[in-house]
Amino acid sequence: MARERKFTTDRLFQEVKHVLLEHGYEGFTFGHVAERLDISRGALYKYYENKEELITDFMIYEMDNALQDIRMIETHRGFEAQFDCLLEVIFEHSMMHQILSMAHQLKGSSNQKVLENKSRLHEFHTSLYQILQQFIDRGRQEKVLKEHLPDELLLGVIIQMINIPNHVGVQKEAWIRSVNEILRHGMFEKN
Amino acid sequence: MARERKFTTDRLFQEVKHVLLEHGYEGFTFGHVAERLDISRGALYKYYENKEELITDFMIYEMDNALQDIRMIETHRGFEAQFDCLLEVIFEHSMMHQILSMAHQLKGSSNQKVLENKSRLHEFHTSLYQILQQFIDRGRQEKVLKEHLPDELLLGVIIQMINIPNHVGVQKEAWIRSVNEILRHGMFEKN
DNA sequence: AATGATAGTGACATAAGTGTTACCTACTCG
DNA sequence: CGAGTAGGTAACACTTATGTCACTATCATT
Repeated sequence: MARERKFTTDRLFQEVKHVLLEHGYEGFTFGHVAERLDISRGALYKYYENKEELITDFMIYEMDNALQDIRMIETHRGFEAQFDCLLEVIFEHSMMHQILSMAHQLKGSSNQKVLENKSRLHEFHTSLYQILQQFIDRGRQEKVLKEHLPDELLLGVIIQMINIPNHVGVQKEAWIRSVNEILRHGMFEKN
Repeated sequence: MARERKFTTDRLFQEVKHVLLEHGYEGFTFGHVAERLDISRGALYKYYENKEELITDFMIYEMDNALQDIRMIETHRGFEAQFDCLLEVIFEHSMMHQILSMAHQLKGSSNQKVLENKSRLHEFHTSLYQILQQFIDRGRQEKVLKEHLPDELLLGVIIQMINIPNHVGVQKEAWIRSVNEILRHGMFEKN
């Protein structure tokens, strides 16, 4: 060891997330992050060679957390209980979706670390897809999900629903309950 | 008149949209747009003083088009017909949502034109909200929408559904039909 | 053909982000 | 205590975008 760091990795990633959400991928700069951490820009280069490396490292961190939580749905018995659980989890990780959408904007890098990171991100994505696919399969086996709706639409809808802006102060519980209700049985009164 | 322009306004806005979607607000540069139009960067400054002015002008153009189409729902009788129409329209203008979300990133400008544009955008937003609110009200009057679901959730869900990525080649008609089905009666089989 | 008006260009000064590095600082351990 | 090590800073050279401007190009009108 030696001198103590002025920031933890958690704190760093928290600020990376903030800057990414506020300025987008192309508006993300080391300057922004350094300022929020109250350190000099140069200090960041001790740990990350460039933008891509920092951002992909961050994405892996987020993806790892999210995936661990999502796997929790497998501890529930029955599709409906899993459904409720999944909605909760996606709600907690609602930013993940937007952030991972920036993965497309990553520049082609020659940096070895970045290439590895990209590859790992790809694996995570595959794992996520598998888990969700199993989830959908189960819903079909249990005859809960409507047969004629295509898989990718079902998944897309669930994930997308989470990003509905909740500007007005609706309580989280009430919000999730309503979204859950709409996903299950729609917004129309049964006639 | 004098010399003929090398690009139409429609063409310009088409490229502005493309660059905004590809690079995001902060990644948007006059250089990108000029390159796509095959003119020099300087030429653009003949018409727009800066980024803000060009982007807000573009947003007004998009918002105006979208609003005209959305007003068409009022030509339909009955809530359910309006519902179908609205879904079609939002689908056609699916990019509008992402693009307008960039309005938050606009820098505070001292430019008079930009201030006017922002103000007009605000009016458009208000109009849009009013139209959709009337639409929801109607759904409630006709006892079609479930009473207990909050207004902003209903609107949010409808708008958000449109952004579901359709990577796989599902036909537009089938796609809209499925989304329509889910919004109305959910993805669960009636037990 | 000359004029005027608008379209477009290329170069310049400026501003902001990048990546590197010499140097300073704080802490630990023998 | 002092030597080693890791954290942090600030300045430098470089790159890319910005906004401006003098200049050239094209066309309609007279």
